[in-house]
Amino acid sequence: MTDPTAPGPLAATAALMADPARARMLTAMMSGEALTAGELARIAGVVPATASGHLARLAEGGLIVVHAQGRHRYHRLASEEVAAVIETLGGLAARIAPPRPWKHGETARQSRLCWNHLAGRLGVTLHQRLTGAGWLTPVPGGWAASAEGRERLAATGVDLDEAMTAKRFACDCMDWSERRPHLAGGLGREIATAWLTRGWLRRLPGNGEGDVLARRRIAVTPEGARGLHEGLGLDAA
Amino acid sequence: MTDPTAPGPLAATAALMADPARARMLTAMMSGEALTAGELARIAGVVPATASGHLARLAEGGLIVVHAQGRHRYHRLASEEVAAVIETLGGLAARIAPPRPWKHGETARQSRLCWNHLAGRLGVTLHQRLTGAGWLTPVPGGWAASAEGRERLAATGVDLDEAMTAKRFACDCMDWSERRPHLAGGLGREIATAWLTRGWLRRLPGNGEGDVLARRRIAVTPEGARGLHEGLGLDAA
DNA sequence: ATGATGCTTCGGTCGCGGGGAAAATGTGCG
DNA sequence: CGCACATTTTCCCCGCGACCGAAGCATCAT
Repeated sequence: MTDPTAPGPLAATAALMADPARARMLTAMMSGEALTAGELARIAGVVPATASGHLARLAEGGLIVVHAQGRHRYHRLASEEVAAVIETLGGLAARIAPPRPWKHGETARQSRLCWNHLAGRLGVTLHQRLTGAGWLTPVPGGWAASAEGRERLAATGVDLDEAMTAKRFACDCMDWSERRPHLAGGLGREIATAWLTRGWLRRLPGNGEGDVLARRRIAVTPEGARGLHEGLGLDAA
Repeated sequence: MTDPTAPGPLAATAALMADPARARMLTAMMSGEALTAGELARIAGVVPATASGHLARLAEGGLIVVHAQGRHRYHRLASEEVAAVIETLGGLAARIAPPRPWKHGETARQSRLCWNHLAGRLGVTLHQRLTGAGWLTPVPGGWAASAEGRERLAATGVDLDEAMTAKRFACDCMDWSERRPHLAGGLGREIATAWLTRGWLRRLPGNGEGDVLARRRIAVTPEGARGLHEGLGLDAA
């Protein structure tokens, strides 16, 4: 017989996110960056020894993957699904426990990264523009790019071939701050990386420790605003 | 100063799902039913006193709502968001910890309820049919029903006016077993309730305690198969 | 009234797991 | 080779919380 007191997969996975230190580590990794154990220890506010234990459990549980390089060990989220769970859970938590009166407009809805793609105000505006203009057309389970869409996106530096290699070319990811979908999948990833390397977007410093969006904030640079307007007819507010 | 060891909303919410007994209760409530404290105690495998404490914490945390009626207290999930988190988290957990070789085809992908709408094989097939036939057309943030779509759906007994009263008329909800979207929102709710009351669908008994889909399984009745075929051109395998 | 049922509150036990200190391992560098 | 740094491992402490039994309230039945 199976142990009736066994945690069950759902509870076991939830338990991995239920510790404050681990939760801080995971939210930090939502920036898409690969972070070393030492950095994560500081972020989580614990001594390296403690952090090491937490990271071992997260890796054991399959939520993160570790890449050893020299004497550093880089940690990042394991998959799109993990990011989706953290994003959804974070959104629910934020709605349940309004953290300090909540300067909703200026803090949470701000443009941000969701693991490897764009979210927040910019993410949903982009989604709306691409689909509204017919550059992305609905297909079962996601979106495909039209001829003009491919041309427009390629002109902004997006590597569409690379985007094709993902399991999903383009699909929706629910945005909890805007409550509308933004773009995920291979295309979402390539857009974010292309515009970041091109200097159209830049990462913003997180403000303080308990920041829900730590390391995830981004902003549109002046060149980015120009490029988005000219290339996609998109006005980033 | 704020306490640097404070759990943070994400960890606090995750902790509510991290207990085996509470997780069993929440998954049971994913059937959309309102369950009494006693039923939930038996489902969770704990004594009523313990269950009462758990339910108080879940209500306090905003994950469930309680409705007192006579000497019973009915508990159900608080919102669509809560259901989405549990569904997503359950999907991730199932993928991480393949529970017993996993008879994927026959168990998990089976048609089921996702809080108040259809999921699983039937859910995604329906989604595909409604959108593919043009009966639902994409609009920002979800779907709208075309004239023919409204007619077809009304013919199957769906109350479209009632569906309109929801915050969202129709939107996607990621299906973790099929890995494609199924239909949520007011329309998803009305479809499920209409077809259940009409006898096109019926609830199946859950098999055993540790059942991930406890109380969520549904099946298409013979009349349902006929009605879906004639009304929507849908063949429920 | 008396009892039965459903649920909650209280009191107490106990184990799990998060915390840090110190030591061990492993890697790069002069 | 020997030192410095990043990380892990081991060990122990300690508090939170899950659990149950018993008692306390409600509500419904006879």
